[in-house]
Amino acid sequence: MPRPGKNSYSDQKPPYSYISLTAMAIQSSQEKMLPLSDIYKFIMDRFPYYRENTQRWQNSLRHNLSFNDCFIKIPRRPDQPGKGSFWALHPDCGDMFENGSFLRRRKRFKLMRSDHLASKNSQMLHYFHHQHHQAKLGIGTPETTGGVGRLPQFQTYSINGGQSSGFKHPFAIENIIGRDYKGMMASGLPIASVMHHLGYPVPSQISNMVNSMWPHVGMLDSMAPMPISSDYGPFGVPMKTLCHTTGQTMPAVPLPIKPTPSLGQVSAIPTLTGNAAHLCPSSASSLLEKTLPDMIEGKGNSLHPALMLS
DNA sequence: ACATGTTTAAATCTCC
DNA sequence: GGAGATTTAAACATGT
Repeated sequence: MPRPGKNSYSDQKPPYSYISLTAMAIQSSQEKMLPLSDIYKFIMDRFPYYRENTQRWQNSLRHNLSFNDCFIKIPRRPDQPGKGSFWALHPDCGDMFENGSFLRRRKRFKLMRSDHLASKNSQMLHYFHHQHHQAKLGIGTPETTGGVGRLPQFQTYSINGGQSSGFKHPFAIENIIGRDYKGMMASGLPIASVMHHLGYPVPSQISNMVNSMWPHVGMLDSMAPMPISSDYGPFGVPMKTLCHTTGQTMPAVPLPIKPTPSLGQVSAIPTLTGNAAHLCPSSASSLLEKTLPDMIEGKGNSLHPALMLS
């Protein structure tokens, strides 16, 4: 494990699965769908690690696109010339990363055998026609539809019947960066500053590490192209569409990783409501102090440091 | 030829 | 340790 400040982490493998990376790429696009080449580009632009061995990871990525039901292929319209199809996220896969952890999904999004063809195709066609219809009518502003080209059902995930465990991964981006700190993020404050503001210990080592590691992803203030708001993650990815959320504001407290409550169970921390500013900084600090050093040393959960602060 | 897409298989990783 | 998720490799098909 290279030391912060010594070797750069920028060429380290990001702690995201190909599914996560692909979902990020798709979600970062305005149309919520991208051709393969643009997915490659998104990943290579943001993660230098993937600028090498392209043959290898791109093959893996293509495998993921085909293999996983959470990705749907959308044919190009005649007015959209180019190679290959567009790839989008299946409308019902919204809570794949139900804990907000992009390391590993709790469950694979899998269509029922009988549903497979019908669902995948009908969703694709629905999407296709929805897009086409909106394009023709010139409707579908972000204000009225929740995003240009957003899937019609995208904001009401149904895989749990609309229920969510409410529990979010302790290192979920939303947990770490409280939703109410939208203004702070929008104002261009570095993550470390936000963490500090929240009362978290932000050793200069850590903040330096993040900034030197992946300056292109760690420093939101340098990320011009993408909208920064509480609804967007560090890559300009609308978090709501990647991580199931009930709309309940979850605390930005790094909690010890606990087993995910099974579907239908109540939140693991049901009494914690309100925004992050109401939290006791000391308790948050003690947790963080306990977990950060271990993780930096690579003990316990082998989280990439960038994830902790991103 | 090359990019894209599908499928199979095996290795590896992570969680319980 | 087992189950399931993820990664990797590879073969093959198709389209431009």
